[in-house]
Amino acid sequence: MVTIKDVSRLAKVSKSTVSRVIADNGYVSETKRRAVEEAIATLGYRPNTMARGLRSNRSNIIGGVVLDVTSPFYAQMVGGTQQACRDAGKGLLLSSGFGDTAEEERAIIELVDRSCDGLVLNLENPIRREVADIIRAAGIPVVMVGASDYPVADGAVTVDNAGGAEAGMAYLLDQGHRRIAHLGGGTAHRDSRQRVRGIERALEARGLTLDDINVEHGTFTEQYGYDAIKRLFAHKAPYTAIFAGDDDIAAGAVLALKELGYRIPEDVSVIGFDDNFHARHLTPALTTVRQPIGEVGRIAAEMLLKLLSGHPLEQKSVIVPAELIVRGSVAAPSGSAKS
Amino acid sequence: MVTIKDVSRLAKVSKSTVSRVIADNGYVSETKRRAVEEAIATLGYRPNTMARGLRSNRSNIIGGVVLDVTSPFYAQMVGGTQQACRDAGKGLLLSSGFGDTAEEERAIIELVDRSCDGLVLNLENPIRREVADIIRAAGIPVVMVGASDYPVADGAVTVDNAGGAEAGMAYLLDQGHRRIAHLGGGTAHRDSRQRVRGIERALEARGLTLDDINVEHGTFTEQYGYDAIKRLFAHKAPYTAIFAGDDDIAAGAVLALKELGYRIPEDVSVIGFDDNFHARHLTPALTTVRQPIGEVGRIAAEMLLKLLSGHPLEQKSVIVPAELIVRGSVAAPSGSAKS
DNA sequence: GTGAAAGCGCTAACAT
DNA sequence: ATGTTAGCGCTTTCAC
Repeated sequence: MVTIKDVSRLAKVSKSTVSRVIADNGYVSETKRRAVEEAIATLGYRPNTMARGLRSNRSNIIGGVVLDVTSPFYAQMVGGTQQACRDAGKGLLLSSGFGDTAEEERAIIELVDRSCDGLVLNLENPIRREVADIIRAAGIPVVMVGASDYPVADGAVTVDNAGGAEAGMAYLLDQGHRRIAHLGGGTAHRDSRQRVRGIERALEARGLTLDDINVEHGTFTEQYGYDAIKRLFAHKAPYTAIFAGDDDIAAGAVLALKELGYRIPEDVSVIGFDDNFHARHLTPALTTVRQPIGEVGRIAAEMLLKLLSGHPLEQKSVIVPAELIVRGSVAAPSGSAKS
Repeated sequence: MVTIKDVSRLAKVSKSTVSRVIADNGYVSETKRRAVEEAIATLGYRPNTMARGLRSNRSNIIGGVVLDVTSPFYAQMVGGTQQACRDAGKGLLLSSGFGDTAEEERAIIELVDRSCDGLVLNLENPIRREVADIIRAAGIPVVMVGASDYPVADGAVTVDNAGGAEAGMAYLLDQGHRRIAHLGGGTAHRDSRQRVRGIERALEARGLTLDDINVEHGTFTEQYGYDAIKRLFAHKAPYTAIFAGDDDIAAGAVLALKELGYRIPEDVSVIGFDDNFHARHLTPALTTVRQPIGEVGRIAAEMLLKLLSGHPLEQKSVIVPAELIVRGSVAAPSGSAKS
């Protein structure tokens, strides 16, 4: 291994001088700088990150915890985070929390222990005191993704779930739908609750209330969407439109609806949430509310990077809008839906 | 920060002893061990990875380069790798190569510089000498994914593309199809070439040759599948079955076929490759050849981990079988396909 | 502007 | 079985 010492010897300068040209700080004469640079090049010297980190207490590595890398949706987020890190010359150390408290804590602690400079956290569960203390003790900044009420967060980025859901619901309502069911992902998720709130807002803007539609909750899974439709539409078609809590639920709903012999969107309209990878590939292509999750990942990383560079955040909390993506799964109710 | 010194002081032992109980090597009396453990607990001591790494030249971090984290397919692979790393108590430092030589090299060098203990590489381009030398100089093991002919590789895991394609083609042939087009992803990809070889084998097993079908190449994109079908099926239906080079091409083909008024699988059968995330969601659900890519990522990491623990690999190269997944997009040719 | 020197927290060889 | 000691490669005062 070629060290700073070898370089200094070859360049006939002291280690300090070499260090100065590497870090590009302090005064170095043009002559010596050139000599050092030359020595570095001929020796193929590359600084040892460990030694550097030990000394400077900086690893140039960002730690990221995500719900599950394996899911296309979160992969998108990781992609955004990774890009921002790469652009800033930082590495991204990745861990999955799998929506499980113990796993999430394990992941966080692992990242802290590997001396990450900061954390981007996409968690499902609240952080327990002890873990928060560990993060705090490490003195590293944390940016939360998707939830802002954590004690250790220095920044947060969330998607405007309510606004997106409101837009989706408004679209349904404006197409003339009144018999609508919302198949939510479960009230345990703040996202779910916010979406319901958005739905409520759209309703209220038209003089209606949540009681005028059917809101039920299951899980964010295709299976739930499928089962719910089979149950709801068993004997008749009580609804002209389904607002699914996410695209997975929508996919299940679409499948069940088709099996039951309903045409989409002629008989029943379906709208999803997320604009997940498969939304475009459903038949008909799914009208849905897009969560710009890659953006979210990128923004979170950029906030962290900013914090890391010593600048305070102008906005501690940024909310990214969710956009309605109109494709082919929604139409005006026929008025002659099967019943 | 609480260091090993604080622990040693509290436990009234030397630093070495503390180090020994942490690493769990060397002889430590039960009494002192207990004292040390207690001190560690009360102090909330956690070893500094940097210092440890500097000294031991081990970071306990695996570096991974993948084509693109953002893609659901590779996300799956990352998931497998991550899981294996987690189970072994290693971190996973991730970078994307985007199929670009410069990016791939940047990624590799970054990982080497961050003193990863080993590398799992899923590359699109050959490694240049200089980069290979950097890896070699670092003296860390490398496991390749998807290609085995790299100079630095200590292990490789690949999918049996030929076998999978052979199974897919055999299935088509056995259903009675003879007018078949293969829409490949481009001969620049070894995977593509291997798949064509598998197709050839299936053909030959039935007394046919590649000349008896139409093999053409584009890119692994939905657009290519779409365009190819629009071109091929413009005036008549020259084929009863399409073997797409991957599921993206298949998705495009399905879309174009539908637009042209062909029913799938009644008029035209379509088979894909990968079993990507959207395959199940197409209508009809896509019959395809599954690449167990999560498995591949896991196996690659396990090979690396084994190497890292000092054990030689029993098999330097492992080939993972690809399995035909029969869903709804293939049927026997009607004999009355539109023409 | 440059160099000498101290030390980051830890491990491992050596001595006891 | 335990402690002492010498660094790992780097950054950063502090002199000059």
